[in-house]
Amino acid sequence: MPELPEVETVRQGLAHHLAGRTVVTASALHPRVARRHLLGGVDLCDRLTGRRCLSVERRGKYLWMPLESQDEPEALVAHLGMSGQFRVTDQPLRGHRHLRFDALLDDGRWLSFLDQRTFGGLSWDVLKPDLLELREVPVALRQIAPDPFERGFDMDTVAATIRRRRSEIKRVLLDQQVVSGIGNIYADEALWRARVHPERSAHRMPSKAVVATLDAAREVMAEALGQGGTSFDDLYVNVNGESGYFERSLAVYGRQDQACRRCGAPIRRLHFMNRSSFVCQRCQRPPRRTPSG
DNA sequence: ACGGAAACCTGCTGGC
DNA sequence: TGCCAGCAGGTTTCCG
Repeated sequence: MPELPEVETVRQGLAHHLAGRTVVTASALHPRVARRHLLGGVDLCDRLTGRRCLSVERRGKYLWMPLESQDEPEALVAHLGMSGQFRVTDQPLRGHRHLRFDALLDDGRWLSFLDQRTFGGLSWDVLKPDLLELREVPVALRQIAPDPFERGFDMDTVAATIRRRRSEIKRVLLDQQVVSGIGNIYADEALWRARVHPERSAHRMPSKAVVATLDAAREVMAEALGQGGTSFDDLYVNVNGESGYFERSLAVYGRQDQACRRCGAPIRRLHFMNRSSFVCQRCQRPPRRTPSG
C-alpha cells in the first residue's frame, strides 16, 4: 500500500508524537511482526523498554527511530509492507483484530502497529554514518538507494544507473536499490506525466527522458504528500486514523477504461509482475518489438 | 543480468 | 445464499 508520500505522512505524525518520548512497556502481539528481527519479538521489546526516542527518520518506504544510547547508536526500524499502519492514541487498541505491536509511552499515550496482511514489520539495527547524507542510517538500509528527496540523491548518477539496465523502465523504477520510495501507483503516474511507456527498455531511453521521468516521480510524490497521500480504503491512514486525498488527482492508476485527462483516449490496464500497469495508449507510445541492443 | 512466477498474508468484490 | 476466482499500495526468493 504505502509508497513514499504515505510513509512520509506517517513519519511526520510519528515525529510529532514520539520525539523525546520514552517507552514504558512494549509488546509484540503477533509472531510475524518481528520476523525480520532474528532474536524475536520478546528481545525486540526488551531492547525498546526504557529507551527514549530521539526522532523519526525515513528513506524511501522505510522508517526508523533512533534511540538515546550511551555507546553504539541504534534504532527501531519499521516497514509498513502492504497494509501496516502506526497509530498514536490516548487509549490502547487492544482487541483490534489487526493489532500486531503496541507500546505505552511516558506521556500516557499508546503507539500501536496495525497490519492486516502482516507483510510489514519491526526490527532492530545499528546506525552508521552515511557520508552522502550527513546523517546516520541503519546498516541494513545502506543497500536501499536514496529517495528523490534525499541530499544523497544525484539525478545524473541515478539516470546513468537506470540507463545501464536492460529491463523495462517501470521495473527499474520499482527497484529500491536504484531509487527508493517509488511503488506501483507513483511509477504509473510518473511515467504518464513523462509520456513514457512502462515497457520501454531503460537501456534505450535517452538520458533526457530518464531525467524527465525521475523529475515527474519527484513532482507527483511531492503533490501527493501535500494531500496526505493516496487512500483507496482504510488500509492507509495517518497516525490519527485519517485518510489522504490524492486519489482524486490520479491520472492513470486504477482508471482503466476512463478517459485520459490529457488526450481523452481510454486508459488501458496491462499485466505486469503479477499486478497491473495503467497507461494511456495514445500519450505513452508502446516500444517497438526489436531485439534489445 | 533479466523476466517470470510464486511465496509470504488477509480480506474484499464480483460473477455464477 | 454460497463458493470461487481474482485482486490489492511490497519485498524476497527461486527458476529458467
